[in-house]
Amino acid sequence: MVWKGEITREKKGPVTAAKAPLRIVTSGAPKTDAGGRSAAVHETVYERLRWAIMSGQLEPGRALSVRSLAAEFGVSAMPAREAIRQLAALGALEFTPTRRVAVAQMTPEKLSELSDARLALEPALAARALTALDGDANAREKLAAKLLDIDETLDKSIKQGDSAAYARLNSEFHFTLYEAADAPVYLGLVESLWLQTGPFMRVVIGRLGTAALEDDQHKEVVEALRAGDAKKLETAIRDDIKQGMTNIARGYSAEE
Amino acid sequence: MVWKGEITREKKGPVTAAKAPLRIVTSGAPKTDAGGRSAAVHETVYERLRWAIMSGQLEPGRALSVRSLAAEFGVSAMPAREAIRQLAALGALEFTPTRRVAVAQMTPEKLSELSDARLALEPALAARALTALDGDANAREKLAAKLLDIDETLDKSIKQGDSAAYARLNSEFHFTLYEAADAPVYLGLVESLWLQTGPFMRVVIGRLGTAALEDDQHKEVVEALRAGDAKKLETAIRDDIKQGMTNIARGYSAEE
DNA sequence: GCGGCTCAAACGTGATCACAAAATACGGCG
DNA sequence: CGCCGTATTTTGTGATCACGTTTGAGCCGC
Repeated sequence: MVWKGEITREKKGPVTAAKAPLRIVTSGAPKTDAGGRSAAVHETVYERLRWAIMSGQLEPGRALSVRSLAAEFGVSAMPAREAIRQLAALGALEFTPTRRVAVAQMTPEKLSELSDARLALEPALAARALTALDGDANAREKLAAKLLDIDETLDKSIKQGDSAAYARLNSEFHFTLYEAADAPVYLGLVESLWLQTGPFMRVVIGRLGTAALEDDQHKEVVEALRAGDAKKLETAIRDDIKQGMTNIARGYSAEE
Repeated sequence: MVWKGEITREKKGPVTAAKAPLRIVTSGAPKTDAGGRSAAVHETVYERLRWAIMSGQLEPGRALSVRSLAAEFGVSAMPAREAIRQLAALGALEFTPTRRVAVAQMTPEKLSELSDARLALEPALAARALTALDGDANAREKLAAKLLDIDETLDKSIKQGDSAAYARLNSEFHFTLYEAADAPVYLGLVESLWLQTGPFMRVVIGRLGTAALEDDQHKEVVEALRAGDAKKLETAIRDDIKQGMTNIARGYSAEE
């Protein structure tokens, strides 16, 4: 475990949760700075906060503030504001009626919506990746090897109960595949969905443990990719999503 | 026509377009301020800019700047920055390599993606609206009447060649239906897609005229809603999207 | 007349300040 | 012992400033 026990049930208010010091870890985050240009400060803040949300480091309802976030990252208020606003636009953060900002809450309805939307988009996006790589069996094999590599590390982290590593590798697995589709519009939509499911993940893993996440469909995904079988690939992604979202639903209902 | 001739072909650079004074009209925009709380300045700026983009007032490639937008709306730089950043997060605006911001460009690939994504989400969202209203035939009838009313005004504006009114009413028609679904996640995704197609619309109407937009599927949509026929509703929405996106594609290819 | 260069204007970005509203902590009252 | 009203702190928000970079127009040389 890596959570350092910080997952222990906290008194959860209706909107804003406890007031812990916001400890955000970005060490294990995948590097995203690809441009030759040095990244702007607000971009790194955005990326770090984004990663913290997607990897489930911030539980739903966790209150954020411009100043505390700025202090956490050692920057001024401005970049923190911009990062918060961007993530709010993507649905990862919500505004309370008094304009305060918090990690989006989970509700059964939202869970259902997220699940449906993911099922509507991600299998199609995966199939698009296959199409993009269709002619090039070599590229397909290379991608498959990359995915397999990620999946092996992922399995290891599940066995070790390292939920932080799990969150990182699982998203890395999916987005490595999705990025191959070269479909920025789809990718943006899916990223938004992952940002909204991320905080739920934290709750699930905290309650159910990583053992519940063992039987994903990643092997089938790689197989279908190797075979160039779009139908099978879609099915595998679909099943993987169903599996994951069912786990979240289980973890959620366990809360009540 | 309402465009006051401002649609005349301008020298279109690779990224930033002409440097006209940014005339943004928000008079016809649907009012969105529902909360009892007085709206923050940055929210109204966001809404107005959002509306300008969705209704196609800003052609793709149009350069924006924080200062010019602030001047246009008579506010300071801060609210303009926040609005720009939110819309960039939703894919409506793009950053140039030198961090300058512009209305997103259109490409054939993007058009195809937007079309596919809309087809994947909007029929499902419409069906969800039907489900949400399923038990209440009275509510269905009320919504149908509302939609019919919008559609009538819409037809009128088509005949008058008022493309600004068309853009407003068309989005109003769809989102009135979609909002009935009470599905915020889906709605957010679809809004993002409309924000990305909006600027394309401007080009289309400018080239093809409103006559090309005449045969939409709105009547069929209302019929299906009245009948409570989900399958038919999905088909109608699907056909309407196909129709619209085909028009955009035509308008786009006419540009080359 | 035309291309390249220079320089002033405009821009993005981060920092800081002021103000009103909201949240939290606290102390007194029931 | 619990509740409520007050005072302090924190917060969102908008405005403004400074600095280094980019842009684009004008000018010079060819």
